[in-house]
Amino acid sequence: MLQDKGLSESEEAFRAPGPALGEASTTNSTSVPEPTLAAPGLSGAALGSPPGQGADVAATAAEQTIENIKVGLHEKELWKKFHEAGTEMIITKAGRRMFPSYKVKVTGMNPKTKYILLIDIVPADDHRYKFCDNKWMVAGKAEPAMPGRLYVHPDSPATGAHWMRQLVSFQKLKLTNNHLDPFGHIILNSMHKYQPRLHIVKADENNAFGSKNTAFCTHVFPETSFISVTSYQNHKITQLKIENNPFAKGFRGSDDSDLRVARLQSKEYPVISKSIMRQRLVSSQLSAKPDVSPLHSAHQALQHYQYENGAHMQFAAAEPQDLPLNTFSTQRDSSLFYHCLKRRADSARHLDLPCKRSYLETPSSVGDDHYFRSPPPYDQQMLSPSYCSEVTPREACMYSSSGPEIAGVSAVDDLPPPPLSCNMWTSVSPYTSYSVQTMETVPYQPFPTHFTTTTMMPRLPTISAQSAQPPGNAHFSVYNQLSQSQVRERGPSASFPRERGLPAVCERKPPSPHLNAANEFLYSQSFSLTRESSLQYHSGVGAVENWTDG
DNA sequence: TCGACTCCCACGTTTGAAGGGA
DNA sequence: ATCCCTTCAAACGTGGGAGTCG
Repeated sequence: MLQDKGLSESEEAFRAPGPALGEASTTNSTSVPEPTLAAPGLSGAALGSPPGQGADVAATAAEQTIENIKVGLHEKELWKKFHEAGTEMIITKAGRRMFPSYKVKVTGMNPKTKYILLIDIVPADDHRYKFCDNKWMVAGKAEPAMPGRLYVHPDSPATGAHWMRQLVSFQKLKLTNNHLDPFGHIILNSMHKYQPRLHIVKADENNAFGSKNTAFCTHVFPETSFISVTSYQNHKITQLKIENNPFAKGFRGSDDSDLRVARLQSKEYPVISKSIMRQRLVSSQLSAKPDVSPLHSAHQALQHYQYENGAHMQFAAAEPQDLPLNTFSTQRDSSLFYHCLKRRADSARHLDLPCKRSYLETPSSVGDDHYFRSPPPYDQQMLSPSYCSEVTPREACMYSSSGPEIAGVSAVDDLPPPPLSCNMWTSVSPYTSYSVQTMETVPYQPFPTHFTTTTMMPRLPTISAQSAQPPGNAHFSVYNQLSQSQVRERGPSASFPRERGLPAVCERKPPSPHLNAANEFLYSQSFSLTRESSLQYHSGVGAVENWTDG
């Protein structure tokens, strides 16, 4: 069915111009320490196949699959070029694509197992930066993190064969600085450093979402970290973008761009842009790599993806200091940070989850509604309560996010989660009632991870404007991307419901069934973050009890 | 005053509809 | 009627410049 979707984004990647590195070059970046993939301290039992338990074959296969998955960064050399100069990504109110775009080559998947591939972008540290003297310098403490969103690959869920067949491109991912962004783009703060992360979530319809076999892994490529800007600061980056981005071809040529400007301004002489002037003024310093001050030491953390039944999935958020996310000072070997966790049954609840049904029932299709709310950045997630929403299969949701208030709080696990207030996005019918329930957060225990059960969560309606939410509440949302043209057509009220001071109930186009399935899968999860010892990668086991398959 | 940001511009690329021919 | 190919216009993505804002 995936073949019927026409040109997928991953297929587009093959057509995309630009230097494409061979498989061999990307293989290095995968460099997942395979021998250690079994996760230090993680026994076979922890992986969900304890001897004597009669673990089914599917479970074993799933575990092997998730552990064997390798991800290679496409155009790694290009990323390195940018990284060495200090990658900057433009963020605009309307949303701007990343360049280089995030493309990966995935191998080691079970060809028949379905996976959801998604990206989130988390702060690399808690600093705000400024470009001074041709280098990035810390300019203070970071502003409150934007509501985290996830970008789910539009092909999701798809079989491993599909993902492995070709490059997986996230080139349509867009970044914005609009806090009220109605398009589902990933919201970032300007002049902050971020680290994209790739998550691969197993979504095998044989056992349905949330089954005991569900697992996921996280891949981080340090060279993809960047500083978000509203206009390029480093002329080196500008030139790299112009040279490598086909959309910027109009600016190519050493003098053409200036000459073009001159023509535009009806001048007979080239106009030296500010960036070029700045570049020339500091050209003598260019040989020296930008040196970012030592980054703030934060704690490596885990994000707990929790299912409705309380089981956890945990995404490891590497501490910048521990992981080479701070990449502007030295050209480090881009080791891959790999986090692999699984869930297994550990409780006795029996749930008939709508998400499972919808996933199994909905056909495959491609939609652009692939933005999800991602977990809040590292330490801000520590106090995040978990919740789920009462969403129907066709309802796109955006949850409120955790806010700055929770950042840096240490005794997170002992604090009750704050109340949650939600509004919702809906494409079919608006919710008439909200159900809010808090969920106890289970303290993270140092690796080897283990999953703990929590209270069952009802599904919550979702909110469209995070700003209306008390910070520190819900911290995971699913967002169906609405095309900008659609928003334009629907007018500003639909685009910015919060500006009208309304509960932000917006009409949205019906999400694709595929994405709905993915949404539901992710709806049922929530994120929280707890402290974790410094680890570059690890795997764990999630406990989900009494999932009913089929 | 200054830096960050927004808006608009022109250019190039991408996309998909429309049309024609086999 | 179907398929394939070409053409072309609209949409989209891009960095730069001017203006705005705090």
